[in-house]
Amino acid sequence: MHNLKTLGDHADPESESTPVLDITTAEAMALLFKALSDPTRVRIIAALVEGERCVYDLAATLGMTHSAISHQLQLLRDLRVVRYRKVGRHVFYALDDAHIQGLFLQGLEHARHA
Amino acid sequence: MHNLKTLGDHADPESESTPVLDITTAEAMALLFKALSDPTRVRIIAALVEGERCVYDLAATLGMTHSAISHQLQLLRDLRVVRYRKVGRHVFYALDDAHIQGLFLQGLEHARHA
DNA sequence: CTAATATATGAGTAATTACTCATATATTAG
DNA sequence: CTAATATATGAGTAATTACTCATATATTAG
Repeated sequence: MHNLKTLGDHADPESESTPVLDITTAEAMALLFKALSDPTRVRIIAALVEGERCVYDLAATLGMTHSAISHQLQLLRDLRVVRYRKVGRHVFYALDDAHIQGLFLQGLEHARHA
Repeated sequence: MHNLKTLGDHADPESESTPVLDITTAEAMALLFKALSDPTRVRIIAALVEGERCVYDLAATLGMTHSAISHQLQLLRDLRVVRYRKVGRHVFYALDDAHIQGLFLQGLEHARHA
């Protein structure tokens, strides 16, 4: 199904010099998964899967302070997992792409029966 | 495609008492993603996607100490992401289920063009 | 038996993290 | 204008983490 050859060329299995996955890509992947590695962020993303939410609503829904939510949103923003849109004094956040939702749903499915 | 209603019942949108995703499930998901939220663990999993590996080979491939790899493998074992099998004085690790590989590949695809 | 090898693990530590608290900024209401 | 509201953000902190180093255990070689 998937062509794993793209993970790294193992033409010479004796050579230790060919890493399985280059470190830069591994770091990028780790950052992506870090977005989903905290319960608060998972819950924020769960809320955003249903649609745009402002900070106020997210804080109310999760029962957390606006500050805590805002800090986590900054992190998610830095990781390019969410985008935002200002409307008056509200800032509406949304998932940045379908990949995130796909990972979220796949993780949810795993967690449901594990 | 996906029925998002299963994320939580929003029959009464006014009620803040219905969380989007229950905290226990969010925590389970966060733990799963935590397995992939560190570059070393991503690289270990990348190696295991290609097949069983013993600690010695993983350490050599990643260019890290056996101790560091062993500690990370213990964490991955606790998270039920890998299983192991003893053969003589070697311990061979492998991915525990296809879900992990699916998440890994999806994350890789995201990282490749982001 | 002893020596070498592969792995596991506890203690220690520097770096990271997920908050709280205080304060700043921007928008709207009056 | 002032007051209220929504959000952002820096500093501080307790908890977590990803290692290193030392040591323990188990297996194989001789």
